[in-house]
Amino acid sequence: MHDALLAAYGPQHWWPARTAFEVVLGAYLTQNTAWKSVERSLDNLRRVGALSVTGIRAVSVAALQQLIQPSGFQTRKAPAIKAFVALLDAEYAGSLKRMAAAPAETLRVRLLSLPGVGPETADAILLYALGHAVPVADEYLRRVVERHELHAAPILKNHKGYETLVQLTDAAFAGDSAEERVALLKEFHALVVAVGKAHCGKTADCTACPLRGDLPRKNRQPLYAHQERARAGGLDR
DNA sequence: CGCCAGGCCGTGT
DNA sequence: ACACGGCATGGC
Repeated sequence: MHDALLAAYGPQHWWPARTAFEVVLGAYLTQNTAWKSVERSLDNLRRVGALSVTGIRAVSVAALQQLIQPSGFQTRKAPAIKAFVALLDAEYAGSLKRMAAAPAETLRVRLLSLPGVGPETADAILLYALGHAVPVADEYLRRVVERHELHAAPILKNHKGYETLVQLTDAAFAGDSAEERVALLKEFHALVVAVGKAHCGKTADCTACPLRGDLPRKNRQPLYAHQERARAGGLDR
């Protein structure tokens, strides 16, 4: 899938940010939010010099809420971003570099303990801001795997389903070196988002999708019940 | 005008 | 465990 998408779309150059901390901010702000709207919030933060750790420290939660309003959920996201900086200060002397030096497993647990940080946000920070070789799963990947019948059981929209997607992705890049895995996992998630936006939204648009008929049949599992029903009824396809 | 976006969280069963 | 609704806003 990575190769087919790379051939179709080319390198995505993710994450679209100038610094590691911008990645962190973007990871929070883009939760269930269009990236276009995130950009407006990031522009606001840049305008007042709050696009950095010291900048976030300097603004009040109330001010932060105003600045990130364009990307929504500000009453939750503003305190959540503050909580991240609090952890950064308390445990890593306010340095993302020092934070990155900790083991990925430790970091993932700590990130998940923060308010407003679930599996995808934690993994996006780990991969794109801290440089750890962890897969990032998302709703687009879930839909691709579901619609292309790449797993033997339904992948639910819960923690278990997320972990399944992570394991599938992890296994797919198992043979590569740690350094290569970081680069490949970064590119893969970016490409999944690209194909997801174009073809695998809530309602599928499979016309001219680069994945159409281009995934290895040998990896496919037998259809399971809910797909059989969908196929028979012409639903959800 | 209605649907949806690069989720997360609390609550009910 | 799993389903489900709320959270806020703006783009298309």
